[in-house]
Amino acid sequence: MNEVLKQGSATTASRIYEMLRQDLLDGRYAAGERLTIALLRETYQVGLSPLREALNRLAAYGLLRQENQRGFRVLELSRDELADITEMRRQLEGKALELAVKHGDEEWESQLLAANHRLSKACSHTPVVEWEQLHSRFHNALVAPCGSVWLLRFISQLHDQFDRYRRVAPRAQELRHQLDAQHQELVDLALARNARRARELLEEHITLSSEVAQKSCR
Amino acid sequence: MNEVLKQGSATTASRIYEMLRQDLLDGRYAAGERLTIALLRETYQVGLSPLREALNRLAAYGLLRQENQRGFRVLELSRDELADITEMRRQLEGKALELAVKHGDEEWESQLLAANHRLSKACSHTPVVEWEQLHSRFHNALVAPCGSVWLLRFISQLHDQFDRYRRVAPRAQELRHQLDAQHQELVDLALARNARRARELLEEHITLSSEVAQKSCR
DNA sequence: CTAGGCCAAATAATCGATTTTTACTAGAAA
DNA sequence: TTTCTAGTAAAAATCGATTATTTGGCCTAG
Repeated sequence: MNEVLKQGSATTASRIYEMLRQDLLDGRYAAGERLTIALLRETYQVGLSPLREALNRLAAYGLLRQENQRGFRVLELSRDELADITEMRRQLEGKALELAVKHGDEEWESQLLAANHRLSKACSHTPVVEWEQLHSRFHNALVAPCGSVWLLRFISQLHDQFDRYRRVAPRAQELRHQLDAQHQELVDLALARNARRARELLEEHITLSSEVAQKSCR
Repeated sequence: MNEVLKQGSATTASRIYEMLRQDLLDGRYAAGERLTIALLRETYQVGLSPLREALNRLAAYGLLRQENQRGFRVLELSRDELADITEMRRQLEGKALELAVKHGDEEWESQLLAANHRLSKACSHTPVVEWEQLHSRFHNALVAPCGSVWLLRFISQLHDQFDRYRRVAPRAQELRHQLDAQHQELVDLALARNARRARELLEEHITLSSEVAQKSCR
């Protein structure tokens, strides 16, 4: 959906889409909560049509559930689904990283180093939203040159899903250090073109995140 | 999106969504064509709002491209993308079939036999649209008990994408027999719980379809 | 006292009109 | 002839009002 924003000036519908998406990932709406059109209109100060279009997009994307004649609901969180999302992430991102290590050029190496640098510089007093953005960018940079548009698309989608779970979990300092260390190690393995080990580590990385999230899920 | 139709009476937006989706898969609109709102309104005899909502869903789903302030376009067809979709299908459906063979119960076996029976009974004077539906149902039945909601979701999405390519290709009688034979063999291998061979054959099956489609692509 | 049905309020969905933006064309200047 | 620009037509996006559906409370019948 990012492409839509880049080309051409953003429409109201696109702006609301992005705002709602962010707020959904941030857990600003409770799982299972019903999103009332009238309330959303007030909250975001927008008209009916663009709001409904944004909601329709989000439902098709999988961040909302749409029931005919009954409006829109935030999706529930369940351990089963977290397990599903985690396993899918492991396989798709693992595969993508292998391909990226194979195909990535110097430009990729620089981007990756840059993304990791920015992420690790963000310290504890950086706003959460900003850190999350840097974190997403890093993981995106990691797999970007995998060569498959659809693979990247699915990975982003799963990332958004996963974030809903991750962000309900408490953020322990120690864990963050551990994850940061893994990020660094991932960069090292990627630059060393060690596809096998890089993939293994990424899968561990995902599993670790998932286990933490699972504890505070239901 | 099928769930939406089942629960609750269908809204106009949902009906248009399904109609448009079918027509897009059938290749009723040219690749790259611009879909004018006014024209679509006449064609489907619907109001503006539900139509726009359906278009927004289709764009989020990946069957349309949305450019801000410039409306909606049918996606282009390209060999590169077909290759991408094919490879993704091979991996995801292959994996799903392995899991389905492992987890599928007797109910699955019956469903699979039934789906294959209906498909093979559909002879050359069966309407194309109907055959396509049976074909989709068969492939869906094959992987249904894989245990992963997200895997199934991605597979369906890729299937829709793939169909756009497949349906522009001429339908040779000989090829159809060959594919039908593979369907039968897939059922046999599935019932024999031979996950390895079943997966291999499914991957061949996808590749074969893809090669035919590729010839009539650009 | 409960089950079922009816009515009113709330909410979602749709419509038609209006505003905004883009695409096209013709005419003027280089 | 080409290129730039103004004006116009076409199309997309948005708005406010209207219609249709659901929800929940209340009343009645059993």
